[in-house]
Amino acid sequence: MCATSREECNNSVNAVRDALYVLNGKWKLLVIVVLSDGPKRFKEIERAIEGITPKVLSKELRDLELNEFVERKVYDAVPVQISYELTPYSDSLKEIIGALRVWGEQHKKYLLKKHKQQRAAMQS
Amino acid sequence: MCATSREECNNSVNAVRDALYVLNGKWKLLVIVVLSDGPKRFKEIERAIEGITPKVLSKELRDLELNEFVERKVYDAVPVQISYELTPYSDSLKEIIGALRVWGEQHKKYLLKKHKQQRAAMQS
DNA sequence: GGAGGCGGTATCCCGAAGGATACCGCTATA
DNA sequence: TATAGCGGTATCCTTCGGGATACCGCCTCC
Repeated sequence: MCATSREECNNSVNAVRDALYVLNGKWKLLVIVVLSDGPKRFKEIERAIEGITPKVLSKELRDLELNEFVERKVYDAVPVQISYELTPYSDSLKEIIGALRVWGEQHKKYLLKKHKQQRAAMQS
Repeated sequence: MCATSREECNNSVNAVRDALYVLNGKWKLLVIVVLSDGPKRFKEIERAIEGITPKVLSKELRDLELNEFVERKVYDAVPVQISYELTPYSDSLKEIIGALRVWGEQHKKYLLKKHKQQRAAMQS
C-alpha cells in the first residue's frame, strides 16, 4: 500500500486523512447505515440509533446534507412529513461501511475468544 | 445490508458502532497506514504524519498496543533502539484502510469537480 | 380538550481529545 | 565539549463533540 515510495506513502496518509476528516465522529456512519434501510423520518432514525439525542442527530443530519450524502425531503401531506434519504453519492461509502461492519463483527468474536482464553489461564 | 429485518439492521448498526469505538480519533488509522510501510521508530512516525505532536503520538501508540495492532520492540543496540511494528492482527484492518484510502482519493476529485462547476456557474 | 406524536430547538454543561511549548536523560559524533 | 538525534514526558490550555433536560408549535385522534 505504502511499501514502494515515500511519495506514495504520503498519498495514502493524506487520502485516509481526508476520508476521516469528512466521516469524523461517532454518529455519521451510523446514520447512513440506518438510512441504507430506506428513507426514514427524524424520530425513526432517533429510535434506531440507541443513545443519540435529537440535538446531535439534528446536527449530524445537517452535516450529512452539506456533504451530500443525505437529502431532506419535505412532503406536504397534512401534517408535513419530513423524510431523510440517501443520495446516490452516498453509495460510494458502501465499501467503507461494509468493511467496518465485517470488521466490527469479527473483532467482537476476537475479543470474546481472547477473554475466554484469559479466564482459562486464570483457572490453571 | 440492512434492508431485510429490523433485527439485522440493528446488528449492522452495532457492528459499525463497535468498529468506530475502537478506531476512534483522527490518528489511529494514520499511524497504521504509516507502519504498513514497515517497522518504524518513534521520530520516523512523528515525521511521517504531519501535524501530530509527540504527546498525541505516544498516546495513540499505547492505545494501539493495547488493542494489539502494534507491537513495541526494544532492540538493545547502543543506544537502545525502539521500533514499532504492526502485528498480524492488524492485517484485519487492511480492508477498512483500503476502502478509506480509495474513497478519500475519489472524494477529493469529486470536490474538485464540484467546485469547478460552481465557478463555471458563477461566470455565466 | 387532553394525550401523544412529529420535527426539531434552547440551554447548560462536561470531559476527553488534542494543540503548544518546553524539556528530560542518554548517546553519538564532530 | 557542544550540537544534534533519540524516545519520549510534563504542563498548560482550548476546542468541541456530545450528554441531559426541557420545551416549542403544530397536528391528529380519542
